[in-house]
Amino acid sequence: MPSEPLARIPVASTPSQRFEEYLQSRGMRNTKPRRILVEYIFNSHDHFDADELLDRLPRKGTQGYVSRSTVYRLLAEFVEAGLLRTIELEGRTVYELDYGYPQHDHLYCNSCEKLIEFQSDHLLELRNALAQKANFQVSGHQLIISGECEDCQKIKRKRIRRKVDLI
Amino acid sequence: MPSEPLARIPVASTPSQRFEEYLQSRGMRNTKPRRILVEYIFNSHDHFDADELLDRLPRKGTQGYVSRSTVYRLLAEFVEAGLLRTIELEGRTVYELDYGYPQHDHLYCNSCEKLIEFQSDHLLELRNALAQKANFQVSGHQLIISGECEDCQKIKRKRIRRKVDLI
DNA sequence: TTCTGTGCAAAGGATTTGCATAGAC
DNA sequence: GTCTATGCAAATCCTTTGCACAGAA
Repeated sequence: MPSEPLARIPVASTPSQRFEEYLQSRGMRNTKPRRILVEYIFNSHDHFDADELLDRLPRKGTQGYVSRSTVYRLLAEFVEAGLLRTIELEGRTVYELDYGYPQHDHLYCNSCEKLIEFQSDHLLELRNALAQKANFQVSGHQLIISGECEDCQKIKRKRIRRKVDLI
Repeated sequence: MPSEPLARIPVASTPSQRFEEYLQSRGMRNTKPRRILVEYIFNSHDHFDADELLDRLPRKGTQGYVSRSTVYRLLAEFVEAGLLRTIELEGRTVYELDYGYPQHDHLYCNSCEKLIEFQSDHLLELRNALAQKANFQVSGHQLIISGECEDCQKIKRKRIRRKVDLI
């Protein structure tokens, strides 16, 4: 006997839709600022802080403006919700996509302040082994390797070469 | 022919003495606040921030008082000098001994906010290998593994046991 | 005596909060 | 209509700075 076709269960596919469901399930309201920020965040996979975000969003008086305090409030909310994760970097808080984005760590260039992502299973294994030794129950970790990126090294070498040329 | 006994070259043995030499070599002055902070720092191998330090130091009006701005200035100076290193932790800057103290990383307990040190050569090797892959020139790194320390896990388990007893 | 280092008060930058109102449900 | 979320302004937290004076060298 042929089975019935499966009922068409609506599946949230876009981040916005998933977020909408998240809000509903918690009795939170689907407001304009929330839509604007979710939209922004999922369309730019970069690292950013509250100030950069405000800079790129519409200005006060313009359509789509979100106030500074709301930006802070929503960023914290998104972190809580698991949409974003934070990186503490020299005093400022930098945000990056978390939801549906693989766990990773960063190389931080002291010259150009660029963050470069990398992923390492070895690191995870080592982390877990290290924690195990101290009977520590891991919930997460953050590794930032700092130094100088390839590009900045090249630029520096070029400068040195020029200096030599002048002699 | 027996050699002459080696000339008695004075060797700075205590951190304070070494620091005094450091100051001299740079034409910096050996002031009371500097002595007080060096003394404090090398006698307590903990992690601390500017505020905690101020809390533990003599109060205004008392002998040995160091002003808030001087504390900040000297902490930055010590980091520059390689006596201390910093850890960025949830907004605040935490300091710890660096000079003559082996490189290490931290487990951070989210419950009691304790920092637990550990050292891993494997981690250093892995770090260097990872950076190498991206042609990144490493100058340092910071790894914080967060979660729950052994003590806090025990306390929690105890609480749960108590709850069960009540049923 | 000279010039660095300090204390004080004030400024700064990032983030948070109290409150009245707008707006989602 | 009800009650959460927002915008605004003010507050707060941590840190830095300008300046006059103290005190090392």
